[in-house]
Amino acid sequence: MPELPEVESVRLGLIKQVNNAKINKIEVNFPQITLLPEFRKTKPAIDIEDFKKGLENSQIKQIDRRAKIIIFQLDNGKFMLVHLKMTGQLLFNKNLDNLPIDKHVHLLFKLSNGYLIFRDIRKFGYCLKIHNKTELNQHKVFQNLGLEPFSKEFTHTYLFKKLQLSSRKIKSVLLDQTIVVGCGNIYCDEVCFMAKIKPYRIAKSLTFDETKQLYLAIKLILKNAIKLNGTSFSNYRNSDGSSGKFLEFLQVYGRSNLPCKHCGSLLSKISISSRTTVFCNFCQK
DNA sequence: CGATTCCCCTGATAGC
DNA sequence: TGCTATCAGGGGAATC
Repeated sequence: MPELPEVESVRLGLIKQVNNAKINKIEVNFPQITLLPEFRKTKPAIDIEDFKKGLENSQIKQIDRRAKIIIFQLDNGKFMLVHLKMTGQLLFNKNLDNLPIDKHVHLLFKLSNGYLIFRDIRKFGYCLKIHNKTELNQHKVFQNLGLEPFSKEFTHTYLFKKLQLSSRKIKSVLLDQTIVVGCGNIYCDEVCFMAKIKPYRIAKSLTFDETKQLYLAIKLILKNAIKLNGTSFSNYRNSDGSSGKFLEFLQVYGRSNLPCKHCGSLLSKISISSRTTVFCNFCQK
C-alpha cells in the first residue's frame, strides 16, 4: 500500500532509470486506467489516441511528487500523473523479459533505453495525460491537499493549530490528506506509537508537547522509511522490482496480538475510520 | 462540520 | 473441488 515513502522511493528510482529517456511508443491494455476512477463509469468514451499522441515521441525531463502522486514532466510541455493507490506498480527494466508481464499490466511504455510498465492488480490507480502547466496547476487531484511533511511550512505550530480545531480522533486527522499529506494506514499507526499517543485520542486533547512528539514522529518515521525504500507488506515494489526494507522496523502495523517490541504486552487492534488500527495499550497514552 | 458506510477491484485465506 | 464470505485500505461519494 504505497504511502509517501513508497511513492518517493519509486520516484527516486525512476529518476535514475528513465530521466531523459524518450517515450517512443505506448501500449494501452486497459484504457480506463487513463481516467480517474470516479469518472470511469460516467465517461465510457476514452480517447486513447489523444492519450498516446500527447505522450509519445516526448522526452522525460523531470519527475516530481506531490503527496502520493508522481508527476512526469515532458519536453513537449505536457505532464503525466500517476497514482499507485493500493496495488499500483511502476516497473522499469532494459529488457522486457525481466518484467512481470501479465493481465495486470495496463500500460507498457517503450522507452529509448528500456521498458516501463504500469501494473495494478486492483485498478484503483491511474495514469493521466495533462495537456499543459495550467491544466496541471488547476487539476482536481491537487485541490484540497495539505502540506508536504518536509516543507518548511509544516511546523509544529501549524500542526498544533490544526489539531486544536478538531474533535476527530488523532489517527483520522493523520489520515486526512487535507492537513498534512503522506501518511496512510501503516505510517499513521507507526507515528502514533513513536509519539506514545493512543490513535483514538481526540485531536484537540493533545498537549503542545504531545503534538511536538507527534510532529517529530511524522518526520522521523517518513524519513527513515524513505531511506529504506519504504515498506513491502504485500504488493509494493520499487521501480527496479526490489522490496522496501522498512518492514522489519515496523513496531505495530500488522502486529496485532503480537508482543509490543518495547514492553512485551500484546498489541491491541481496533477500527478507526474503517481502517485496522494497531497500538500498544501500555506504551501509548 | 463529522461520522459512517459503501464503492471501485482482485487476490489471499478461511470455513463449509 | 468449489462455493461463499471476509479482509486488505487510498480515496471519492452518498447519507445521516
